[in-house]
Amino acid sequence: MQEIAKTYNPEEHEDKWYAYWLEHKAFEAHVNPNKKPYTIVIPPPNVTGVLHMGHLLNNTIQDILTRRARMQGYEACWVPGTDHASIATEAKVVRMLREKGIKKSDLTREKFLEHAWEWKEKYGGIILNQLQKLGAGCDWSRTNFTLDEHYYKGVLRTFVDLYQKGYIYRGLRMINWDCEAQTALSNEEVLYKEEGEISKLYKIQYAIQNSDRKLTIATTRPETILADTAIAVNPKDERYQDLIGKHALVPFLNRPIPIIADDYVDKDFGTGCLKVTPAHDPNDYEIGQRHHLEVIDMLNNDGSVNENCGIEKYVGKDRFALRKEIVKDLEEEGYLIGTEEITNKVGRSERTGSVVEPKLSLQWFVKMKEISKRALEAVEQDEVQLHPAKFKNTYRHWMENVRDWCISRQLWWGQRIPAYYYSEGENDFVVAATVEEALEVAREATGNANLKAEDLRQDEDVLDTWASSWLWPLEVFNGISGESFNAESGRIIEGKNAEFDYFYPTSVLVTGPDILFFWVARMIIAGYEYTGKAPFKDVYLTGLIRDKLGRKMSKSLGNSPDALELIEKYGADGVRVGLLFSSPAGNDLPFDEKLCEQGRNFSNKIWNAMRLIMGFETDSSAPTETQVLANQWFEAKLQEAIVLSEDHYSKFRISDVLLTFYKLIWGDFCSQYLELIKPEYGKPISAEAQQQAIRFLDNLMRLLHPFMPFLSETLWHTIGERKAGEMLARADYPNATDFIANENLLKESEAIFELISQIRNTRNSKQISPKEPLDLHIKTEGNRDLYKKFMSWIQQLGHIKQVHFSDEKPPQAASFVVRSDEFSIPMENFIDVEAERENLEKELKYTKGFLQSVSKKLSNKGFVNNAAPAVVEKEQQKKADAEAKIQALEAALADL
RNA sequence: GGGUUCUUAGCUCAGCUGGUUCAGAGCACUUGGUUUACACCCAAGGGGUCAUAGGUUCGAAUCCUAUAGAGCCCA
Repeated sequence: MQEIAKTYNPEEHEDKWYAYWLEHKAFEAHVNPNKKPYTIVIPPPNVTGVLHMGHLLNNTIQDILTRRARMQGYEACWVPGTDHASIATEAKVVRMLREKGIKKSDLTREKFLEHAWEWKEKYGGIILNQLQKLGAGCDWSRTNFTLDEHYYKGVLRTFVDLYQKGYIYRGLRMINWDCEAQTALSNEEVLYKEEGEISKLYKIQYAIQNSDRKLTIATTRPETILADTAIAVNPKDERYQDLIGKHALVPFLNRPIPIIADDYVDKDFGTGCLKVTPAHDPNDYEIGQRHHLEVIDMLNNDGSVNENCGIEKYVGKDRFALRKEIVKDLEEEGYLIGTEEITNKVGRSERTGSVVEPKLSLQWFVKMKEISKRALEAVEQDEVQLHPAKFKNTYRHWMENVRDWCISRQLWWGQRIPAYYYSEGENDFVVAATVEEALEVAREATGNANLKAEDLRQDEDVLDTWASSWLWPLEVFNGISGESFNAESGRIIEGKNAEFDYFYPTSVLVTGPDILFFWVARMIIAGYEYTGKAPFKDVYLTGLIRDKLGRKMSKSLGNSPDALELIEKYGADGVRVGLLFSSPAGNDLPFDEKLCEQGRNFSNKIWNAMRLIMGFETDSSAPTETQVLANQWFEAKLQEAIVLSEDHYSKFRISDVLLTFYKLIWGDFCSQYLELIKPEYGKPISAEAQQQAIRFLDNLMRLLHPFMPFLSETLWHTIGERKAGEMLARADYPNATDFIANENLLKESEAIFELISQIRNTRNSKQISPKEPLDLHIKTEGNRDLYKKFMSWIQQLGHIKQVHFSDEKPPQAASFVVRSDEFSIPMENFIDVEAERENLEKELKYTKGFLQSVSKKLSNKGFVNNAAPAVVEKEQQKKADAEAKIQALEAALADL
């Protein structure tokens, strides 16, 4: 037997086994009619991303589920990949180019995309390599990228399809504009700080045309007064009745704007007078629509001011610079009559953080109401189950109030919208997957058979990234781009794509609740639209990882530990275990490195159990009685734990599964079983007993493999001879039925372990060394056989020299009661009779109180009549136990 | 402002269909322990009026209502 290291060193094993798994294709999945599929598609991380804590948790859970399914005999397929993340990636590439002195505006679209792809090829795979460090068992041969050629094709197909079905339209709407990235955003991409932001509310006085009166409006955006086209008051506001219908004069410009009445205005906010700027506020836009107001758009796409503002010196200035300047000017001219600080919610771009500008713009939208009906129903009726179920409410709320989805982005990195303009008119376009097809349709539309490809101009915009990733479970198997897509019905049909037919629908989706709407809901919509089926049956929503102070982990706070450093420090298995220790499904998880430390300690504990077992000297003797009984006992424990863990798994209570095995291994296997079978120091163990221990350890490693793949694989190869290419990652998962249950034995052993604890406690409280052998006297009526059966356990674990059965209590002995029996341990010079009495009396008092409450319950007719018979029986048993214990305690007191 | 979830030991959380061997786990803490697999360890121990106030029930941490506080989603 070669020397085995005293502590487990993850770095010695992890890379080695990962390479082994890859070499022997542990994770590759193929269409296999003999097996049931089990599919998970990874939530594709942003291609610019690096591994963070959220990924660790999320992917650990996916790995656990697929590894277990694989061992259980499913054809387990975990599809990895990345998302092209249009805004984030484009911003990153623009920044990189700027550092090189290249301006995006100096590049053609093609040239820019060349740079972008170059960047992607170089850095885009980082996060996938990092996942391997974590142990993620993805089928890497299936790696997808949302801008892959087939994927691109699939996305365009759905665009054309949805356009033809009438779900996609182009229109002028108030959208969210990111001035920094210079693109439209969907509502979901606009974030508001929880606590709001502090803004200044400016009070500005307007003159009234043909009148000496003045009125005061309040605004947080004074620069937009130049684009005002009305002042609105509440029709019920008595203060302003006489002004309705008159005109106010815009400061500096003296442009007359109507004073109108509209219910939207809140009488109590500010002064009750609302300036209306239809071009720059969604609510104002609606008011403008109602009152047919003029729309003055005074902002350029980059957030600077254009000549529509009407004042030469302001043109070209940034909106925030102008705010400062105009406030000064308003003050000087006497228009500004006061300011106050208020807290309001300011929308910011999810990607760039810049203040989002409401802007009227011609964009592409998906009509959501109709297309999402089936997806709402699916979750309502649990065809798709959300875990934890509380998210059902959130989902319903969003779906019932769903708004049209703005899918166009003014960027280059992404799928370019397949709309082709043949003339200058707003509606002079056709939609088709290719230029050729577009030309055909355009000729028909215009009646001009001479139209050429050069006459067509493709839309400049690309699609929102989510408008590609919502097809993820479909397109990773080429469901849309391949043969299986039927353009006429706009459906994926069966029988054309074996892979798709086999792996879709997927089994589980594991992701964070923050993208429930961005992604999950939309995938369900697309799934039903294209297959009539949900893309997955279960959605496991993990909690958000927070720091110890409960704050979200974020780059700007710098409170997120480096994921790879953690793995280096505690081992991948340690980190996986640490993360799962405190992450019940859907609950936020306050992360503490201590948890990883605990995970690492667990690795080491198991490692040392293995060292002990493998280090035994053996002989050919038969197992001892202790060992035989210990084997039966642990066999039953194992069976019990598997049953429990299966129940937890079925409810996605993954951290409870882990805890079940943690206790089984550390508590039952190491602290009890191994201590029982351990031979006396320096003596050999029966080879048969060692084999049994190895068999148990083997099964424990199988159970643990999904959680701790590296450690378990390492151990599994250490404890047995394996064939070339054989691996735990593809070994069978244990069934509860593989082991003999023995409830009675478990019950008996509980009493024995309780007794052993009491013996140790007595020793401890009397300051007797654990090495000092003691005698034990037992006074029992009906349990003599029980104690005889477990005699060797009691002697070994309690370090008892001799056990005597007698009704006489020896003099000078400490005594205690376990259940209904009295135990005494003679110990000269150690006995403080008063302390003994006090202890026994305390317990007697408690037990009597307990008996009283049970008796009271049993004498209550309401209880006896109403409660289930089993419950009543249980209470009666409790009563009998308590009575027996009281008797024993009283006897012990009398003996003092 | 609307919706929704939560409040259990010093900390982080379990407690699934109401039934005192369910008030529990891990960490932290206290005491004792290293020639004997592991100090990344072993043994033992202390610690909670289950947010508050009502109600339903024979019985409530668990169900209902209100109050206070926190989180999340959406405006």
